[in-house]
Amino acid sequence: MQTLSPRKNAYTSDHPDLTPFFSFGISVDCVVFGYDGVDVKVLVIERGAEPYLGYQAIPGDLVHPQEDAVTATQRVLRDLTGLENIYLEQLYTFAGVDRHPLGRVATIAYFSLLKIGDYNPRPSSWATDAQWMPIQALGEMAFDHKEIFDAALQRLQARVRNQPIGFELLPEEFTLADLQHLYETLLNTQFDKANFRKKILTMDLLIPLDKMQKAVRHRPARLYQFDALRYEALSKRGFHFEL
Amino acid sequence: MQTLSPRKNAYTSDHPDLTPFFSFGISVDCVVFGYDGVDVKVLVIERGAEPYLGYQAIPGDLVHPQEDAVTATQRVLRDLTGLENIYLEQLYTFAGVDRHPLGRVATIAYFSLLKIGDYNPRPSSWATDAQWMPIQALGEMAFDHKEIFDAALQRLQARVRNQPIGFELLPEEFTLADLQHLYETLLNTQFDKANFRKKILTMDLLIPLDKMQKAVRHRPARLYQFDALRYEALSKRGFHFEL
DNA sequence: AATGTTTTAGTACTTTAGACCATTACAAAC
DNA sequence: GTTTGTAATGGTCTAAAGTACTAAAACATT
Repeated sequence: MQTLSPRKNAYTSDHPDLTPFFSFGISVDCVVFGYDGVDVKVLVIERGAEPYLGYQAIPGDLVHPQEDAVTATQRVLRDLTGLENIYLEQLYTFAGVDRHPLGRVATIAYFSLLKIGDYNPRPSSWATDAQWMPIQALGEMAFDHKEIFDAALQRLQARVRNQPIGFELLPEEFTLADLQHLYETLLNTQFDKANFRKKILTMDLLIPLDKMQKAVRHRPARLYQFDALRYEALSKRGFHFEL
Repeated sequence: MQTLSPRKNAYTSDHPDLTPFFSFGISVDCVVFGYDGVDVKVLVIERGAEPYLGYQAIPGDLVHPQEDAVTATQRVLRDLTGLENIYLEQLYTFAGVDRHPLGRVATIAYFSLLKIGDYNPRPSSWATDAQWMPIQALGEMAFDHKEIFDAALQRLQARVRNQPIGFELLPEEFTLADLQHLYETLLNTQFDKANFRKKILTMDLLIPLDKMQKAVRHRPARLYQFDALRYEALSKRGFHFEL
């Protein structure tokens, strides 16, 4: 039964001692997806310290006291890939009690898409550190990172259906077959080639280039480019991307 | 330019002093939606302490050191409404640097739906404290709560289209006209009555009851009930709720 | 018993999605 | 330069879903 006295909590009390409440650590973890033309891959690191020494983990770091969460994630991504301006979306915040042995840590998970060709890992010293793993090949992971990855994949599959973010994973210039194959592997389905083509082109989001595929031993396909500005314009007029 | 030395951060270093990292407060805020048959409403409180004394705010509290984030939110909701088992979904985490004067606070925002009839505020002592506001009537709010509300509303409008959560806002038993009107006000659209009816009924998610609407001066409409179990079953078979 | 309003059933039309076929285009090999 | 293989491209046809509209039935109230 509830009392009728004014409801007080840590937030609204007048003179509370809030010290014990300000004892949390906040980390950001970022699931980075890439696509190499065959497989969808995810960037994992190998942990170099206890706990979970040697386990695969999702890249991340503790957020600094004077740092924004997004800034922290961009810092992690820059340190990892050398890239800026990567597609980034907040995924979910994991705030269970016993997630980390060092203390109470809440993790804000992000997921991120990049053109795998833009990322050039230095083969020598970094090789064992960060690597692209096909998403089916993921094994055990540190902490609750498998759970985070699963959430990220599920979100990606949902997003890719109703927002044109697949292009973040492809090179600037791509063929319709490239695009179709990306969607097929991402969603575990098959599309009819002619219909897929029709559907995409009638959306009018692609700029047909005057360039053709090179170095193939059959008729080369036309190269296209995603028209981000046009998408924004259409979006404001109520256009809704689907499949 | 990046160095080739092993990448270290607070997470992976071997002997760091992590004390300054564990200085965050974490709060949960919960946007509670209701529907009274006419308007979609949101539950707001009036702040009783500085800062933002007297401003409207979204209910919330700091998370206790040994408390789960979801548990904290359920605690806030129970204190506020006396109810348990309310629909709850994590919305977004706001982790900017200068959000709160008391210290660095990251806020995990949730949104929640409840049957407004289940919530019986005690008129005397609580009246000025928590109240249902029509969502159009919201003015200035404390902190960045307006931003949080906007995000919640946008999410609700998206969710309601492709998941059967509208029923969380209606009484157990409702007519198809009730349901239609809810969707219309929620999405700012009009539906054709006959077609709406057809679409909903062919989904086979409603149990027609042997009861009719009472105390109306025209032909009473049949009452229906949402079949949550059936939805789960269909969901697993690949069924996808839409509109 | 008549009235008025709303539920409910049914029909015709339009648009979209899906399956499938035929042709064209081009690189490479001969 | 001709042939060959493969994939791009254009097109048609059919089924299904969405939309607009009409008509009838049901029931509380007067």
